[in-house]
Amino acid sequence: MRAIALIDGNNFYASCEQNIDPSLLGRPVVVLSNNDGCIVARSPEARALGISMGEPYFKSRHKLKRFNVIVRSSNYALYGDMSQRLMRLLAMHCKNIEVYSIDEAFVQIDRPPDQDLLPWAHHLRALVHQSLGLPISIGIGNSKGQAKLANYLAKNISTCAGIFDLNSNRKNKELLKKVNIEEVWGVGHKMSHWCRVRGINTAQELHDINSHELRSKFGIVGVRLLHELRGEVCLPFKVIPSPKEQTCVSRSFGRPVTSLEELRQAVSSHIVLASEKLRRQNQLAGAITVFTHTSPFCHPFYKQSATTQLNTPSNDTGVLLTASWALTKKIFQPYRLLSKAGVIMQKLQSTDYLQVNLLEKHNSSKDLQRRERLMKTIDNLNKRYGNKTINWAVCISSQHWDMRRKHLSHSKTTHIIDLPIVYS
DNA sequence: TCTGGGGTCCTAGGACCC
DNA sequence: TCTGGGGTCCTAGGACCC
Repeated sequence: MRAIALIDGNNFYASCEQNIDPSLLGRPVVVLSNNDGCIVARSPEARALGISMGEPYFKSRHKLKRFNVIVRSSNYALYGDMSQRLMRLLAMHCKNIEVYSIDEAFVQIDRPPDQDLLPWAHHLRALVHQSLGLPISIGIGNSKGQAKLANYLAKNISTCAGIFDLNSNRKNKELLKKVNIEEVWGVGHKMSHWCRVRGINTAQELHDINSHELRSKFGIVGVRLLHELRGEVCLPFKVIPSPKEQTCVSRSFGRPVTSLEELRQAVSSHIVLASEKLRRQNQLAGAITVFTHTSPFCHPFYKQSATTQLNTPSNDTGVLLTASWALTKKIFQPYRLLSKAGVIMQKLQSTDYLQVNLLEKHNSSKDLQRRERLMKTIDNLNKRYGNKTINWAVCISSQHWDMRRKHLSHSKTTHIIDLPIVYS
């Protein structure tokens, strides 16, 4: 029989930071979100100090200092690279793999004749630790929902060494009675509130609920969740990721933005990144949206967005920059303390097929090909000689609005100048 | 002073068709 | 006084995920 396992890196970002700087091992470490906004990862030592997930940094700064906690800004170049290494290693030891997020993968694995997958799991866990220095947890079940639940148990039962198989455990019912409803995958704020009001407080109580009741309240989503929890596969296993339907680049500003010129620079910088992303994904955008808003924590709140359809779908930075300028003018209002701006590429389609507009006056296909070669050349130069080697004039400025990253670690695994030096 | 970023899926409701 | 039935497609917004 085939089982599904969920494998994830424990406190992934914090573990990556400890990995490139071993002096952090055994010490409390937290990693902040972009713009040094919130705490998004904690080492076990930081967790033990009562530092909670999602806490705004400015609120906990004093506490962190008092406890001598190491603080790091998020370093996605590092985490992305470590993630790739992890996924490659997992793929070598599993039948099929579905990369679910930067630090998680579902894998399919055949059960051996004696049904016991624990030896496989122990071996894999040791191998990852030895090869990458990353601690992982492995949860095994019959469906993704069960694998998620098993992974939670793997992390929270101290005696199981980061591995839990729902199929080889006779005390499941007792254990599931101790799992709070909020911990079940797919149960969010709204559903957990409804459950609590109805006296459904644990994973086991949800497991035993009448499915009609859940269906009438939460529709097909609720029913699927329940069946998955019971081990019936409803969510497909995706070995090949589906192409993206939209791609977004947005950032909070390091300080409020009030001028059209600064908003334009920020939006343009996001367009440049988003266009690069599209080209990496071999996709063209059929429409783009530009948005901005003031801080949701201050009144009055202002938010505005504008969308335009492209006559011919494109991933050409020049074309998208031009389109975004008109939109930026539309959403700008003076005297607003803007806190964030972003762009969303929509109606994405593969570069394999280009549907041109019947009514539009076209560039010749020769022109389009020339632009394509230009974009490719820019991408290659930036890849080879570093980001922004070739930049767009509209993005070049002092960038006072750029995000805060005061505690950034080095890109020791992706930048040649940051490589660690070993003295012998 | 200061509160992240990037997604997917589902549903309801409106516009439109014959 | 009085106006059907059956369908598709699109969009906005909600809920949830990491």
